[in-house]
Amino acid sequence: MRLIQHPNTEQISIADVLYALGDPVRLEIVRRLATGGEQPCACLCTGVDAQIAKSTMSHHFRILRAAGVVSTRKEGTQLLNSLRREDLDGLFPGLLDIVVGAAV
Amino acid sequence: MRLIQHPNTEQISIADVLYALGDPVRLEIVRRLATGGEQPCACLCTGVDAQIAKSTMSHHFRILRAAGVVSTRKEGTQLLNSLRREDLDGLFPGLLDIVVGAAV
DNA sequence: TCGTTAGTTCGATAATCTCGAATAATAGAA
DNA sequence: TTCTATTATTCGAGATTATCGAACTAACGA
Repeated sequence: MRLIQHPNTEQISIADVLYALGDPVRLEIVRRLATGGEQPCACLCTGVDAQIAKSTMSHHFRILRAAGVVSTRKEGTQLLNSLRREDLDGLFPGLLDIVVGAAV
Repeated sequence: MRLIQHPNTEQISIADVLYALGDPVRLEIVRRLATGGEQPCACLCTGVDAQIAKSTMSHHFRILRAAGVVSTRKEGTQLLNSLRREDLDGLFPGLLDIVVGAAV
């Protein structure tokens, strides 16, 4: 299992963030993290959209991490994900609120 | 040449808009329309990113239209594109400002 | 009518997404 | 320790989607 890479704040670009948000599954993940706080991947797999393979979810999380939208830390056998709210609010004030607050 | 289809305001979804914005070429188009106003496709093709085929640009415009981000009207031999700012500002206040204002 | 201009559509190749199976890492029980 | 269960990643293959050049459509003007 490779080390998890997160960009630091100044490496986060609006283009990457928008790309990461531009997928229904990833958008739902972000919404859940925004309202439910830190959660493991498994928890976010269930019921996002019918049924999505674990490997596919892993792919989505990688993109969210690479874009700087989500931060992941290891705890036991699971990875706990959380929104990088401070970073994103600092860089793009209001963006998360719009994305999370809007109707689907 | 098929008729151009635009969704009406209540059909615009945040997911579709984010998907449309989640591409570097389309993001640049939106930025140019935001600052430069109504422009034909040809004008937006030049210098967006090295050199992009007309057919590819046509594809990007179709996605921008379908998402409700861009409105297109015919004038002579060319199509004039403009941002649907009123609709988007009404649905997702602040989103365009963030997207356009942020550093690339 | 003919040629020019502006975009779209079509068909093929390249890149990306999705899935199941196999793998790695950790925790807990035998 | 060793075995088993849990969690998530990586790998390989098939399905989607993006990009390109070429051909086509529509509108304009000589």
